[in-house]
Amino acid sequence: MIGVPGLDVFQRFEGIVADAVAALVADGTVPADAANAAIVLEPPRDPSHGDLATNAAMALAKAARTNPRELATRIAMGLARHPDIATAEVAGPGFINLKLQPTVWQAEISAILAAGADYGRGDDRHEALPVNVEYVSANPTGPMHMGHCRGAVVGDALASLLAFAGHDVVREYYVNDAGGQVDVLARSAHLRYREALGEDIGDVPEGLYPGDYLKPVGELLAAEFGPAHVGRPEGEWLALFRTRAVDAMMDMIRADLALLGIVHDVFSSEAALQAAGAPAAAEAELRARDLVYEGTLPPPKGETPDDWEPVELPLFRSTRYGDDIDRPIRKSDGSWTYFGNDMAYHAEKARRSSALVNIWGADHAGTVKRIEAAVEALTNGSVKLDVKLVQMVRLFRGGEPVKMSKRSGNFVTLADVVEEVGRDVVRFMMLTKRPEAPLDFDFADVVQQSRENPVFYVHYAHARISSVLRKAAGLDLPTTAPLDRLDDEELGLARLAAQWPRVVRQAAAAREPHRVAFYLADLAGAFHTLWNRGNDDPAQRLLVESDPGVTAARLQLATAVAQVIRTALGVMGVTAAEELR
RNA sequence: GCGUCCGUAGCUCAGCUGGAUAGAGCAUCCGCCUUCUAAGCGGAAUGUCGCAGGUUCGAGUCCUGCCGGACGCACCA
Repeated sequence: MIGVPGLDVFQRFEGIVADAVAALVADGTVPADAANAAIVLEPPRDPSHGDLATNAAMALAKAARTNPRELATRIAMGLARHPDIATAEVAGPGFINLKLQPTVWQAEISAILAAGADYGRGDDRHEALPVNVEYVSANPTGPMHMGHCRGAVVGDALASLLAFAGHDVVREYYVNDAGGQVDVLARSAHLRYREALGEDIGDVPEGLYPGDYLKPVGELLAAEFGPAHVGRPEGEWLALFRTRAVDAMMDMIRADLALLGIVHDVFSSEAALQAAGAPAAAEAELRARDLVYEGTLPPPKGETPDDWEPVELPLFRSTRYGDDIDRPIRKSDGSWTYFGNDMAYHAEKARRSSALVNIWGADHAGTVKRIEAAVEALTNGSVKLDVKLVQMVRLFRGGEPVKMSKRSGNFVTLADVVEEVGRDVVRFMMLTKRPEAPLDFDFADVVQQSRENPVFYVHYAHARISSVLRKAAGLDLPTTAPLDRLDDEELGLARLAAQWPRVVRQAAAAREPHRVAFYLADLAGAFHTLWNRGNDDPAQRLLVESDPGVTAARLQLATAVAQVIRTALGVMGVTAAEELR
């Protein structure tokens, strides 16, 4: 039996290498405490080096007090005896290159088909509590625009990736419904409310939200309350209008997110947390440990404002945890700062999570240290917070920048973009670059049907396979496909497909969902290359009517590739196309 | 001034937590397509990995210092 259930090719051979190392420990060649050295088994960059390569000898040579090539020779001799290993050769400074038997890759095709959509699914479920991924968390003051889009997709894909890798995952949205801008929202809604009751409000005053999206909110409020809140002092209606307006905005945001297929599990309210006394409790705990004190902030560096005055405030000693200055948790009027609430929120979140991941816009980079400091202090280091910063998306149309003006409310909304190019394109494109680098998004490019558009290229591969399988449905093929009829290039494609479980593990460990997109582009490219062999030589096509055996084998390979493409796209939240139009 | 991120082929970007001769697409050059699988295909050429030190068997990757760019820098959110 070649396959071991639950383990992919790489894990199996990691075990085999570990066994070979253990044998050297047993006979005294390698000291026991060196056996946990950083031994890596990976596919070599250069395929001519074989299927797998390990640095085991180089990693162990120092402890074994021999030279790497000598040690590599001994390890390779042991490995070469394994029935699944065709050759084990020492190369370069002490690499061991393994060429596996073709049966290994043939068996992996069968393993992919047997596992189906579960191929590559991990079993990392060893934490007692879920991993919490907080993303989007846009202020509930308006519709989603493109500025939110990238973080939304990256966060959602990361959550899916972690779930597929075997973690329990909670997708969370932090609703900033307690700050001053929510008051602005409430006043803006009140204005629209008066408008809905027939008043001529003229231009929306400076400092209020001008967008038309508040008109329906005003109408709802008018229908519900009639004129009861007209001409009354703000104190009488502000809290009510705040609640109603936030609810309406969150409904709108949820609807926008649904267009991308994003659904959060938990919405945490800043106001509710504050009302429940969470920040006060966090402050009390920190004060008891002398981590909050009354102090004065230094004037801001750079350009010091003219009206700067030193004020004594309760400060959290974030400098103890690597921050540059200590941070105020309450304002001089005694109310909570954003950070004061946020630290309490993260403490609460940490109590129900094994790890925290935040997806933030890069404009919040300056606040990362303080919140990491707070989490470390309030959890005594037991829960790690990993803040992923996502850079901006620059919009273009045929190479020309799309103009946006936030002040006039003239921004490109998420809904507009999804309507124009489609959800799959948006989601895929947001993952075609490392999140920490700015991304250019061109409306013209992303719908182009050509090699250089990765969305199209991946979809096209899947559609080609689907098309061939439809065509093959009427053929009389052997029930057991002779996978030994596949040649080296075909097995090379199988080898790439077999890397999917490893991609999942590594992308999840690094928390980098974009790696899935790059892997898919590679896999699709390899498939297209194979497909194109049939242009010159019909005998190399997937369907060879005169040869049912080889046809069956190639169709199994193609089916396996399509399965991996579907699964990987699924992790990205993208549907696989059966055909292109 | 300080912090975070970025700097890799002409362009757009990967680079698997330190591995071998640094990769892909586009553009360029050469060759192929009277569509049974060309919304193209095959091949070639392309590098001071921003600069300079350091760490070690080994650095695009880690550390330090510079240079250039983006973002941020009050009790805002």
